[in-house]
Amino acid sequence: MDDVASVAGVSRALVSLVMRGSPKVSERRRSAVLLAASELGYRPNAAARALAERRSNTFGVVINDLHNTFFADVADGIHDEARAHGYRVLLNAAWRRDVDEQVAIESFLEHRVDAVLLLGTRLGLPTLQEAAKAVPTVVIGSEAAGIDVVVNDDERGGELAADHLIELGHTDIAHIDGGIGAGATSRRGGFVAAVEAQGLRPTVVPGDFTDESGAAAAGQLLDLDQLPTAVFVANDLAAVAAIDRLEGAGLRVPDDISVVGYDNTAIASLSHIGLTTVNQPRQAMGRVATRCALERLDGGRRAAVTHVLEPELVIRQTTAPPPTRRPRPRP
Amino acid sequence: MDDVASVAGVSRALVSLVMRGSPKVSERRRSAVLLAASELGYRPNAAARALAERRSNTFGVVINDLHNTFFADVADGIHDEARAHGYRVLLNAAWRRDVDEQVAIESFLEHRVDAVLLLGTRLGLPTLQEAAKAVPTVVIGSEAAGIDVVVNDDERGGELAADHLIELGHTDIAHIDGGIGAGATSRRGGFVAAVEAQGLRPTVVPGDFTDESGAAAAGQLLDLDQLPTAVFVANDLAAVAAIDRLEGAGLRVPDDISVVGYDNTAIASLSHIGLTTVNQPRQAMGRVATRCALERLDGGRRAAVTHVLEPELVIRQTTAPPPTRRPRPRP
DNA sequence: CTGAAAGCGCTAACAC
DNA sequence: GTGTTAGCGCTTTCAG
Repeated sequence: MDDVASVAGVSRALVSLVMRGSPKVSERRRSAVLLAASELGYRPNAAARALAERRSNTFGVVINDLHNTFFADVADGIHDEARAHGYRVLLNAAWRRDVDEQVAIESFLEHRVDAVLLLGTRLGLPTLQEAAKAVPTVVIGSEAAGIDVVVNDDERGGELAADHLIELGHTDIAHIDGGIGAGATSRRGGFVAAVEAQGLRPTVVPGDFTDESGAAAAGQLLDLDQLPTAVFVANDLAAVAAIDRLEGAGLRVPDDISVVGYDNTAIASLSHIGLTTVNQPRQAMGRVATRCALERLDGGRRAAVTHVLEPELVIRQTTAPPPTRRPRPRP
Repeated sequence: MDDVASVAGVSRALVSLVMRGSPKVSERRRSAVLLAASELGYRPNAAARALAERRSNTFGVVINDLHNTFFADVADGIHDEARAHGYRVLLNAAWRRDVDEQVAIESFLEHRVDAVLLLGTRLGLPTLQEAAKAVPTVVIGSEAAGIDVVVNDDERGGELAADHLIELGHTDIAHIDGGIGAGATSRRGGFVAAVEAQGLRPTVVPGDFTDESGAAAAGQLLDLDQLPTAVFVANDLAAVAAIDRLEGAGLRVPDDISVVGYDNTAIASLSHIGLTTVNQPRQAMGRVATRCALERLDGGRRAAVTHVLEPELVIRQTTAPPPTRRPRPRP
């Protein structure tokens, strides 16, 4: 920096001003500094700046599963909004493992990011609150008391799925759930309640939002004495894998069995999948979450808020009325 | 840190040693320090440490397109290998835009990451070399003279696709390419050369690796006077979208038209897609790339290396011999 | 606009 | 093992 200053023939302080894009620098000197900087290959040191400024102008985003494109869209929204407000965003993937998620958060806290956004976290409340104590934290897709939260109304989403299947006339309905995955409990809750409200009892098979679990759970369904005529899967990724497994067993979707997913990710809309699913406004969720963080940073909001966005049923081709005669899967 | 030291009743230097996990500290004092730290909610400041150490123990990974799960697997490999060697990894998504990719790299350089890994970059050579001057840089999936590179043998991959289609008896073959996308040129080159070696002339339609472009390009194919009987698409994401578009026009894949993709991502292996494609060893690519960076860091290798991994044809259900009578798409 | 000086939180080198 | 002393590269303040 000293070098740049001397080459440009100005003071160090002036260089600092220019690098930060201050308006109170004459055009002449500004360009002189910029020129000198590029000649010398000078690049401001973010660590030093962060140290001195006591802030990093960076948001840290932890993505639970990089394979789920749902998160890509949310991250997209975060990125847009954050950039518009002068923040850069850094990502950290958790590779689906809770430990990694912990490590990712810890790493961001040590970096002194200005806010942490958690996508699809599976971490427990204590851990989340711990993070929230250190820095504005917003959780996207999961519930978390005392913390800023942006969620889709997952309970309502589950209900939408149930109502749709019930309206089609299904009475033997199953659910492949998302375990401790974000929003899984609410989706299951809303779904089960709506089904039971009809005096029916849904079969619930465990899952965890991954494609592997979707296929495995479908396998369990096939082992049942009586195969359900419809199944609601906790997310698209698992739903598509489940369909895959069902068709592999010789069943036709939706003729033999109807399937509903959740998320309305790109894969669901491919026409030869045409998955009936529940849409979440992904980009909007990212933007809203970012604004949550900004509010804490700028305005100084202290109380936790919860933003609940509306889900929407998207009917495609994987749902139909139940078959008149129940099929037996041929292995 | 001073506070921790005084609470633990030791010196600042000792705290520093403990936080870095030095072995030369008595167990008693170590636990005293750790206790004091957690009581005070102390967390080392990564920026300060990076400043003092002049290194961040961090690898920066730039992912060109977060929606392409191909990169998720590569990143997975990077993550494993980097962590095994004591480095953390930070991700930055480029959201498919070149400017963003530039910004992402620049951001990492300012952060003084110890190495930059570029996944599927579309940036020009000068920009890449610029980065490589500042820090060990390895490019994954693209060619780049004078820079460490890990690629699949894309030319060979294109050839595999061509040979497969030719063996099936196709003579009217098209290619939806990847534009300036990573590896696109080589894939096209290998493919076109192999087709022309048979005295045939392939139709090449532009694309850019996205699903949108795949659908659009398929649309162009449909507008041709004579629809080709087979098409090789530059990556799976676009291939699936292309199939979607073709089937939407009333064509059957592979009965009316065969489709080959590239990458062998999870979506390709779903049975109701069953995309014939060319496999790249994704995780291995990530690991090899990480080792490239580590070599520069540890051993001090100076010369650029290129690792070429072998592609492999994966035959599924989207390819078949050409139809005996040429279909006309019904709009 | 300049120049000087202090400090951000930590590591590192050296005596003790 | 321990305490001390310099910085790391930048921002900030303040008088000029």
